[in-house]
This record gives sequence, structure tokens and C-alpha cells, in this order.
Amino acid sequence: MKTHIRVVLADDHPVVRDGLVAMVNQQADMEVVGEAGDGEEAIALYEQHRPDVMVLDLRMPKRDGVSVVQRVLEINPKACILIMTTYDGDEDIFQCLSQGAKGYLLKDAPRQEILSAIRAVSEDRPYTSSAVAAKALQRMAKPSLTQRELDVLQLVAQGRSNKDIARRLSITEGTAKTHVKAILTKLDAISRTEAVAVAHKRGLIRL
Amino acid sequence: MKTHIRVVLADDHPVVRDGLVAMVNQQADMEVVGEAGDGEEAIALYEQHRPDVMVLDLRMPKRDGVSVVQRVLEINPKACILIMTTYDGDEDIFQCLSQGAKGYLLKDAPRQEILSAIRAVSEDRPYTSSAVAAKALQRMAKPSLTQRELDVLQLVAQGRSNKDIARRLSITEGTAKTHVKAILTKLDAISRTEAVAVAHKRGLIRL
DNA sequence: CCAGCACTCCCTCTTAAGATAGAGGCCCGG
DNA sequence: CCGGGCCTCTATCTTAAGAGGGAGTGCTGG
Repeated sequence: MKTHIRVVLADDHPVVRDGLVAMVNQQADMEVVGEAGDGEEAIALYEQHRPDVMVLDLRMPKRDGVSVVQRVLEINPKACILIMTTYDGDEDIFQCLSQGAKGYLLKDAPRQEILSAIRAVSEDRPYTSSAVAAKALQRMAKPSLTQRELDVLQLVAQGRSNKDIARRLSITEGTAKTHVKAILTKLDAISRTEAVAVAHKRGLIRL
Repeated sequence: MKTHIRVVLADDHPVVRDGLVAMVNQQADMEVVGEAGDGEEAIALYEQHRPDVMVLDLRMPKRDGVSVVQRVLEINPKACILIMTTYDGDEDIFQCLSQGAKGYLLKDAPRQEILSAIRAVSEDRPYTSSAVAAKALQRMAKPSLTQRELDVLQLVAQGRSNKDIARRLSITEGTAKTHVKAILTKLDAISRTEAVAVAHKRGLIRL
């Protein structure tokens, strides 16, 4: 057993970092060795400190949480990453876990759960609450959207018309319609507005 | 000058509460006297402690931040409330400030800003960062939606058709269209999907 | 090499959405 | 009392959206 779990935090909210620092440093068996406010910094601090656990927020400036997970696991495939975020969409959960994050928890989790998640992940044991695990499983049964469909979906969510989407993506309106239709089918939506609602709930698009 | 600023916190994230507690209790001139995890509890703790400052999150279980502001100001019209949230939509800002909150700041604010906001509000001085104030002013120039229009907008955002909306609200499809048209005009949107995007950005609807 | 997928384009047809214009009942505040 | 929002309903018309087909390209992995 380790004498000390060394932790690096990455979250763009100073308050949340302070909260985690307070919680962690109060424990005898763990210690915060670095704090990052954005994705780039998070990667730099990981390389510098090589911590036992990295606690990561999903939405951060400069670099997205998912891409930080990828990069860190490139640097060290055995890295133990715990995602801590407010977003509970199945797409986010699925992406992070399938990229190789060891744990995923929500910011409204109680202190004890956060601390035991950090301990679990530090010992290379995956940590996922049952609600989160359920969403990951749900997501696996659903069809994925292609990159092009995601491009179109993004524009649909901004309220663009098919003609407008076609112009922006340099395709014909007919093709735009084909993509939209595929999106509706995959998301099981009747209209484009419903598709946006579903996509938002699932975490396929952000704002 | 007060010897002690007594603070009550309300936020549904334990991590955020811990962060604020750590920050505040480190200061010689202030102290946290109560922590709430939802809106109801927040009101109860306000009555119990009558703190100098109340720090409030907007989105909480059981009771919305805005309605907590209203209730607390009913209890004590001189109450000093500081909103602290991640939401920066102009509607949220406008609602809180016009209800009588003394300050509004975002969770990504640095420690110093948070602390000076608490001090300002405790002395009955309003605190608003320039970016937040700008949004409140922007909002004032925009037309408000009526209650009925908000009802319709909510359904539009869920992807409902005009016919469906009409059924749910027990009105004719024509009337639903009339409301949708008014919404499009007020939000300066061309399509309903764009209206949803705009409404979301402004904080008029939440998922 | 061929199957499969992603991306593109094309067609028709039906329905929903949005623009435009008018109008009556209601309640509140000047 | 009367004007002015708000909510409701009406009607017509144009255009965009969505359903339902098919089909050709290029790339990739078995």
C-alpha cells in the first residue's frame, strides 16, 4: 500500500479546486501536488509531477477534457484518471470511459464518495457509480453519429436551415437533407428541434 | 466596520461548499455560519442565522435560486444576497438583480474577486463585474416574453410540433402558431430551432 | 477482390412551418 | 371609461422540412 497518493487537479473553477484541495489535504493518505486551470496546463502538470491520480473536469478552456485524457494516456498508458464534472450525458461518460479514464463522477457527489473514488482509482480499480455505469451501457446500445453528421447536427442546433447548412459545408441541399434525415433516425427524433433536444440531453452537442 | 462578516452558503455541490468554506474561513474578517445543499434548507438557515451575507447558487434542488432570493427578501428586505453560479445568461442575471440580489458572480471567478464581492455585498454595496453588468443592461433593451409565450417556448424546445403544443395547452394550432410567431419576433430568430438556441443562450429555458 | 460504410447527389410527395392580416374578449391601470 | 397589453381564434399563402425511394463514388478491412 502507498504511503501517499499524489494528486493533480484540473478544473477551471478556483472554488472547486479549493474545495478539492481542502478535502484531499485533510486526508492522511493523500496530497495535492498540482492544480491546473485549463487543459494545456493539466497536461504540463501531469508530465511534471507524474501523479498517482489525476482529477479532471470535462469542460475547460484551451483543451477539452476528453482530449486531455487521450494525451495523458499517450504519455503514460497506465495513468489513473478520474473525471469529475457536472455533465451526466451518456455521450460524455461513454467517451471518457472508452478512452481509458478509470472513473467518472458528478460534482454533486458527497465528500466521502469523492474521496473513495480517488482511492479506488489510485489503486487502478475503476470507479463508477451505478447511475453513471447505467448511462454508459445505455449509450452502447445506441448508434453512433458519423463525423459529418455531427458537423450537420452542430449547425442544426444553431438554428440553420438545410440550405444554409449546405452552403456552409459546400454540399447540396439534398445532401444536407440526407444527413439530417440520418440524424433524425439515429436520435429517434421526429423533427430537427427534437433532435437538438435529444442531442443536448445526451451530450452530443454543447450549447 | 464589522468585526465579523457572518456568511451562509447555499450550493448543491459539496465540493463548491468546501471550497468556499476554505476560502472564507481563511480570512480574518469573515466566517461561514451555515451551509445549505438545496433551496429550502437555504431559507431555513437564513432565518435561523440571519447572516450578513448569503451566497447562493442559482440551480438547486427543491427550490430555484431566484425564488430563494424572493423569499429571503420577504423575510428581510435588507438581506444581502450574492449570487454565485456558472450560468451567465442575461435572463438569469437580470432576474436576480431586479429581484434585489446585491451581487452576481460566476464560479470561474478568482479567489480575490469572490472575497471582495462578499465584502462589498456585506456593506450593502452592490457587486457586479463589468461583463455581468453589461449583460444586465443588454437584457433591459430586449422585449420580455409573456408567461404564455414561455410555456410555448418550453414545449418548442422539447421538439414538439405546433399541433402537439396546441393539444397540451388546450388551444388551437393557429393560436400556437401565433405564440410561436411572437416568440420568433421577440427573440429575433428565423426558425423555431434558432429560437431555441437563442433562448438557451439567454437563459430563458433550461434543458 | 468484394462487402460495408461514409459521403455525396438525385427524384417525388406530403405535411408542417412561417409570413401576413384581421379580430374579439379580457383585465388592469391611468 | 378607455387604451393597451395579453390571449385567443380565424383565414390564406409560400416555403421549408421530412418521408420514401434509389444510386454512384471512394475508402477500408476481411
